[in-house]
Amino acid sequence: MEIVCKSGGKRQAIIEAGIKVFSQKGFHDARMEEIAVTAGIGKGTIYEYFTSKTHLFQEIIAASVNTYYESLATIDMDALTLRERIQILLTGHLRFCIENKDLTRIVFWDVEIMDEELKEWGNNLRKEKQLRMKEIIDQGITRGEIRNVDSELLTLLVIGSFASFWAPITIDALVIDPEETAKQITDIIFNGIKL
Amino acid sequence: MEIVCKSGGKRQAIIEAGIKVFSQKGFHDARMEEIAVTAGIGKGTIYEYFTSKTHLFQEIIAASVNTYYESLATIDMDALTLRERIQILLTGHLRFCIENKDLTRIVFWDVEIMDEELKEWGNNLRKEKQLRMKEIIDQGITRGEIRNVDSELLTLLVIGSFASFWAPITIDALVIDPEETAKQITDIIFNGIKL
Amino acid sequence: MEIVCKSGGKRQAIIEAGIKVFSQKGFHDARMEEIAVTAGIGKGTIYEYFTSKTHLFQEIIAASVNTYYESLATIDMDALTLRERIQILLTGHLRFCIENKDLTRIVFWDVEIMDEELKEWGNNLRKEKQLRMKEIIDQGITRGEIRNVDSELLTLLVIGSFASFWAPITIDALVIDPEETAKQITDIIFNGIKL
Amino acid sequence: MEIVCKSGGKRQAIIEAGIKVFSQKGFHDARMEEIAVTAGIGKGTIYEYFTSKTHLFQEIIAASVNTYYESLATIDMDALTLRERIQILLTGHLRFCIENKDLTRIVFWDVEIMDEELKEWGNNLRKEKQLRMKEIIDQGITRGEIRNVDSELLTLLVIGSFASFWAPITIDALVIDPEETAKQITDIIFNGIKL
DNA sequence: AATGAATGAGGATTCATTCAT
DNA sequence: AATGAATGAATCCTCATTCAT
Repeated sequence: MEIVCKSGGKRQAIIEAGIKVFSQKGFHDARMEEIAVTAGIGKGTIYEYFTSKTHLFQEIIAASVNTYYESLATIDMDALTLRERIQILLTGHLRFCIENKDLTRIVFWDVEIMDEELKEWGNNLRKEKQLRMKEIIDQGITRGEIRNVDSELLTLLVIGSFASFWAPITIDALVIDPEETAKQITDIIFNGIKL
Repeated sequence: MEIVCKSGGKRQAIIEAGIKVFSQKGFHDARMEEIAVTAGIGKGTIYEYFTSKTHLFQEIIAASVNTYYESLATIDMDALTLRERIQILLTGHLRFCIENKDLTRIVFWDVEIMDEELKEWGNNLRKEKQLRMKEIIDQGITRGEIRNVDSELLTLLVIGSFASFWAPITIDALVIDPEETAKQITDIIFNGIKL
Repeated sequence: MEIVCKSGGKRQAIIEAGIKVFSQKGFHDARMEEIAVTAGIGKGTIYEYFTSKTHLFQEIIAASVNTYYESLATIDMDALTLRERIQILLTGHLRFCIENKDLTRIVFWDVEIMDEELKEWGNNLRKEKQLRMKEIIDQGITRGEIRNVDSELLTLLVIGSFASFWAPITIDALVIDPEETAKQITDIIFNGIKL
Repeated sequence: MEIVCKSGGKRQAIIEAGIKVFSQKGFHDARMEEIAVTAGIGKGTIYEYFTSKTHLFQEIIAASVNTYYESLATIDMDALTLRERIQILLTGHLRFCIENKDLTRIVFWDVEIMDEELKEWGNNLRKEKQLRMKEIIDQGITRGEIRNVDSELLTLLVIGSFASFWAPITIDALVIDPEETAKQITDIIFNGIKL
């Protein structure tokens, strides 16, 4: 286990330690020392792989976001209806939250606590997420799968529905079945709650 | 205006300066010095009114949350239908976001950046918000106003819908009409988006 | 003695501590902590008066150079012959070395050890000194007080003669009489050493 | 060329790299890493030949001083007059400065930047240089070649004249003819500058 | 012998907080 | 009550040196 790809091994250990510590303490209260100890290495070693605390954090966010998107990109989406897509995306989202509580806390919680320099980068991340969802929704409208609602508002509603789960899951330890929950939320979004 | 109730005047000035600075810089990057300068007072004076930076921040959050709730509590809710209530609450929420961008940023953005000691307090704030909404929804279900959906999930969906607006409004400078937007969102929640 | 001009008092104490420590350890080996202790203040206080170690050092050099020049600028030079001027300047230079050993060590020793950013500033200081001397010498030539030698070379010779005294005086504790020594050196420069 | 006397080849490469880097950055700002890269070897290898950064620096200074003295010791001096000797030494000195700008900068600039432990060693180097010159001058006086001046002062004057050239040559890129310059300086020292 | 990844002691700097005025 | 000069604990980062390979 020590003989794994050398650089990769250490780097990965640091990232994992970073995830753990950043998710517990947040960016500012995380200490490089603690990350090093958690990774089982010396303080200086972190700087062999990352130029600064900020850089380490940015790499972790970027990797987390990638992991998140990859976890959502398992199947070919274009063949599906909007309803199926939303349900699958939500299922994936909930699964990710459940399986990667630390990552989730960082991605959804810490994005904005960054250096001034990272603020814009973090905002762009958010806007991109929004744009992706809007494209999916616009396609559904174009295909005539749903009635003609303001796609911007619907995007925010859907994203908000997704986002509101992370805190109950990672902090309050809410236990849900991702499949079932996604199905119910999607049902509400499509059929509404009126009698 | 400077000669008003002495302690009250200074205290309020500090809180307002804190809102401005905390919302721009976040908790950790906000400097007591800057808050003092913004408030037009000496650095030491802050400590006459607040025991610490953390305390000042907590007071600001608490006050902001109060302001927020008060802005939502203008009319008697019990006489209204759930649909009316959600629409009114959402309208109020959006109005608050638009009119109090600084406060909004603090309440929705900064909650987590707090000291370990404030973490629990902040979480309770969030849970309480969730509980309030759930009670409203449960009442709607009890009254038979909506079909029988999982009220916990619906709560998260509604709260998420509310929350997803703050970033576009305060950061991306999204311009919306609160009334109209609330109406459309409520419409989606009640009627769904299916054809 | 504590009631002297407040800001001036502390600032001056820091400068004097800096002179002592910088002259003993050199720029790089000087520790801000030691300077603070020597000044009888807290570490952080230095930063109330100087933005950085480099800044403190630069201020000390600049002040030292000023002190040096002021010590040389006591009488009206224009009325004197070149010979008198050189003798007087050398006397002053030697007096300064003897009376300000710490300052001397910094000005003549440490000038180049500075940050990359200060390097140019330090070089300009040296060139300026050279220029001042050259002007004096050129004037002497123009007035026909000395024979026609390459003023650039003579400048370097004179400056070198001045400079070569600081180390024996401040490090080897060479004891000399400034008046007498200056007289003898000037005599050599004017009359040469040939039989 | 890489297969020459192993230890000697590497050792020499390190010294040359050291000369380059130390002369550009000074002792403290020089990085062992950069010296290693410049020498085309691994960082750890330096420590096979030198026990520490300080040791490497000391060796370089010592070697530089040797090179300097060797460059001045080409011909038999005893047969010459003091005037010839000073002129020849100065010529050699100026040639050395011109041809070994890096070494010059180290020997004349960096001597003092050393560890506390090297300080004394560095001072002895300087005193030895002074002593050598004084002996030459004393001999000249004994032989009755020059008038009876204080040999200590004359020594400092001559050494100063020598030393004041290195900065203009290596930093300001002053271009001079060593022969001619040495001749003029010697002429001034012997004949003085009076009309 | 040669290497360079790993280390951690060491130091400049920041900033919340105190307290004498 | 109000102040702001003074403080020093706390933290990021550097880089000479080591040592397993």
